[in-house]
Amino acid sequence: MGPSRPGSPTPSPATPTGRRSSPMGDPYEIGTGEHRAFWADAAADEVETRVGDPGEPIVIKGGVSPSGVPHLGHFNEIMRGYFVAEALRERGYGVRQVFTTDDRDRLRKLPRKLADLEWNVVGLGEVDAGALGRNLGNPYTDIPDPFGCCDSYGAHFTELLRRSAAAIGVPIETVSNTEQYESGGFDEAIAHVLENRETAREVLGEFQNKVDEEYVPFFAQCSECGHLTETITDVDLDAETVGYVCADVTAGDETIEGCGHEGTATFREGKLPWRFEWPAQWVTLGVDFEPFGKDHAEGSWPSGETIAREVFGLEPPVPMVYEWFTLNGEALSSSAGNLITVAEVLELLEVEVLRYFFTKNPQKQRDFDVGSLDRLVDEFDRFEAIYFGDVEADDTETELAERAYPMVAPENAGRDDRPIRIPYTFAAVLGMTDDRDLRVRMARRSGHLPENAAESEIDAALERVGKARAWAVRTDNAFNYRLAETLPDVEFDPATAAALDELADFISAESPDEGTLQEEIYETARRNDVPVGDLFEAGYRLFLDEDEGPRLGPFLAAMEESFVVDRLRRDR
RNA sequence: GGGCCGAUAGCUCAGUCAGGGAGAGCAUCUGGCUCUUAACCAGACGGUCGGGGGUUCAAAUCCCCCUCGGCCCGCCA
Repeated sequence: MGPSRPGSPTPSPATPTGRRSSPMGDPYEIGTGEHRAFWADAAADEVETRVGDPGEPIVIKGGVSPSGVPHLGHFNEIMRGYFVAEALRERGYGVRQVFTTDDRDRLRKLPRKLADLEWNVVGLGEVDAGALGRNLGNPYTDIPDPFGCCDSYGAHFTELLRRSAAAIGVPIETVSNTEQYESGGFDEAIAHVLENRETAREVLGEFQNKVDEEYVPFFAQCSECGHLTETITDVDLDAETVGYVCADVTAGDETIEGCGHEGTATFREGKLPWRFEWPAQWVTLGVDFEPFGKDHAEGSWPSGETIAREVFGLEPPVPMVYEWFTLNGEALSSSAGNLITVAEVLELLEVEVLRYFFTKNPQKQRDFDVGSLDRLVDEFDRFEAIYFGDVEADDTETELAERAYPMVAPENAGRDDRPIRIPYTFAAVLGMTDDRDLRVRMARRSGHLPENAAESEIDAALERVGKARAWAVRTDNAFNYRLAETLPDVEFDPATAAALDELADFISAESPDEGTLQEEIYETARRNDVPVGDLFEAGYRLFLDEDEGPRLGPFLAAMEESFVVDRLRRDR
């Protein structure tokens, strides 16, 4: 389905198969031809058809404006490209994954939340908001870092992006737009656009009504106030300069006032408008594949690919649209402050689980529901188990696991042994105590740790406990409980008290295994005429100060016997 | 108003590109494990495939219309 553009004279005709043929690249059409279990292979198929010089590496690009705290949504730009890059590398191609930071863009509004380099998220009020406000309209790289640690506002948030890419284990080359402009990397593209500004006007005019005779596709930076102005009065191609007036600029609902200065700027002292800047990046970086969000699918992409062809004479990269994520059902937004950073996510999940999240079909909107993360982790565990052949699955699931797992967890793929995975909710249960030995005993008794597991394997498996515990605390769900270190304030009726004492005596005398102990709880309750449920509840109250908990027999059997006995007797 | 993406079991989703059997996991229920307690095993229940129309011997799948959620069609990016 080719995106039709306003003013397009010929609607795409239907082909006999029902699909429309179109000279335009369809950013929703990821891959044609044979069926692929993994979307990244379908995209890679498409990229392969446009490979030129086999000696040159394939270039896959993503990019964002460093406008605020990088959040989960931004990782589409990295992970979607990453999986396609890996699919191509696996086929023997050299691939560069570059990431452009659009840091010469204007700061248009103040974000509600910022974060320092350690990912501590703070409100706007905790930094010098006034200093930021005075910089509205200026390029991100010209604004002082509100935290004072990086060269600029743009550099600060670019650094956070770089760190989160590293945290998720994806090697990317970041390319700063500002540096590209300053070093002259865009000179040729700018000269080309300005030289052909008649064509540029015509082409952009097909997509945007406001393009008039005066329109010049370049913004100059005012030498007096630093604002980017759109009012270009003169173009000197030989000198590679433009004349400008620093006029008011409308950005969204706000008007950014210009200072009125009239001056001259070089091509390195300004920027291309986005609709031209994007194709200019393709030209200068030789981009072959680029994923982008649905917001670009109907506006930027059709104009971009047309500009690429008709202004730059360039075959645009293979496009791919991804749908947006929501967070707990709400739109993600840096500026509104509804966000979760990768650092936060990685406190709750192993990195391979997060990477797995991105193997799902990019064309479906997905909710990242923190409350249901256990389901995501369970799904990953199954995915992994299918890869290792430990569970049966249908062909589609099996193909996907075989293909994608090595890209999700390359350090585990191909190993004879596989990582031990404690189910996430059970790991949350283990989070009730910080005692490693107790965790190990409980996990063993529940069958989640093989008896012969090596210490290093156990340590690796227990890493999930801290994350699951963080999840239980963050969501304050049913798994958020702790082993009561001291005796909770409790009172029991005489029958229950007697039953608890008997149970203590039994454990002291018999040192029962978990099954025997579980059975004895029932027996003790019946002997003392206490409803079974009441005795269980008394147990949970004593040890967890909760009404419910994990299976009591294995739980008590796993703990140090003298402690259990004393606690049942309400001694400590 | 026009264009685009999505909607499949209670929940999370696969299957749609290539038309033919309504699927998986979880949850629930039942049974089992000397046992109501976040473990484990077995089985069962569960669907107008968002709605309607069309094409076809046959439609979740192709075509048209509609509903709902999201995006784009000003500027900016």
